[in-house]
Amino acid sequence: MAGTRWLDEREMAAWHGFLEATSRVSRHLEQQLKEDAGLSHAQYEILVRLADAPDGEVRMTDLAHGLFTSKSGLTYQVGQLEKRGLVERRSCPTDVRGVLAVLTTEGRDTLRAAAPGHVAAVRAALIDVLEQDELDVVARALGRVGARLRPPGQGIGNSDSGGISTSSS
Amino acid sequence: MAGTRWLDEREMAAWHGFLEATSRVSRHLEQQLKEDAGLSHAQYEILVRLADAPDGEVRMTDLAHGLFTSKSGLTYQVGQLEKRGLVERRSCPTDVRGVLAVLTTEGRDTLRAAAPGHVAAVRAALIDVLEQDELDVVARALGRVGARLRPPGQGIGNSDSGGISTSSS
DNA sequence: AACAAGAGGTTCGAATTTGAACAACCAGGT
DNA sequence: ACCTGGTTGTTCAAATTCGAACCTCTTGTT
Repeated sequence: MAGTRWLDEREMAAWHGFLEATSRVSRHLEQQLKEDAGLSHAQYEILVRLADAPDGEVRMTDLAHGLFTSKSGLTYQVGQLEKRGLVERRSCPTDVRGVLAVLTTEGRDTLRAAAPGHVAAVRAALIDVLEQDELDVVARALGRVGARLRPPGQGIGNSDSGGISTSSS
Repeated sequence: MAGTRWLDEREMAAWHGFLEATSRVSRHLEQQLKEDAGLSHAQYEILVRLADAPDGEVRMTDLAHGLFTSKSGLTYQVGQLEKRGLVERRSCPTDVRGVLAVLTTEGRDTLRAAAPGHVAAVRAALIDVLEQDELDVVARALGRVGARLRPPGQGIGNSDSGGISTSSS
């Protein structure tokens, strides 16, 4: 396999830009959120999903699907949120194994208090830095990138058959 | 402060796309690299910087600047690389406090072996998923995003005075 | 009804990350 | 020569992450 297609300058710029933006934005938001609201980004995302759901309750598994952590990671974070009284665990009525994460009143208040600052930070770090057309390109292009790496067989169709494989052409 | 500018649908799509792409790509490459070469992404990046430098040696501090980990994180990772014999520590001639990380022959070989697979994975996950124009937009836009969050006073000028601040209003 | 296959969550240990504290050292002015 | 302030790299404890092992329970099949 002599022929590796290395990255040319433009490709390298895109890759490096992606990497740097990724880690800087992530770190920045993590800090902002922890300082202003005492939440990790993961915890904030959990609260958002719960707040968006009817009755503020979501099954653990469903929570894990939209989320970017492993099963055990979710267990841990929900545990932390439970300690602080922002979330309660309740057993699922339709499946004895199931566990529902339920948003408490205090959890909802905490989220309400944290949201404005977080949105402002997201704007300042990413959204408001992009031009209108860049915004759309980023949404479309990165959306495609994320979707292609989505694990198969969950949610609404991947729609893209061209999977990613480690076959060396 | 009643007026929070929430994210509209397009902005939300961009933000979510960015988040998902970020975490999926990161996780995917991490696994690919660990499976194929037994390296973490952080370790791979360290080897790359060393290989690019004259004599394959870089000062710890300089290494940390281009890199996306904390000082202590770097100490740890270089320690791991040293254990495997891919890197050596040498004291800096011009500054007694300083430590040089030096690429060993074995380290260079390991990198050479790992690079093609990694580049292929980067292509498959990101680069080849983007159209030409998308590639350029991503490079320019995300480059700007990353640069704005770059800590001040290192490297070649940020050129952008409009810093990011947590001032309300 | 009994069974195999698998889903749902938690628990465990190992690896990694982070910021703060630390010790040693350079640089500039006095 | 002597402080003062800032740098350099490491060490430390605490928090977090991951995958694998593990039980309990559901589901589809026979």
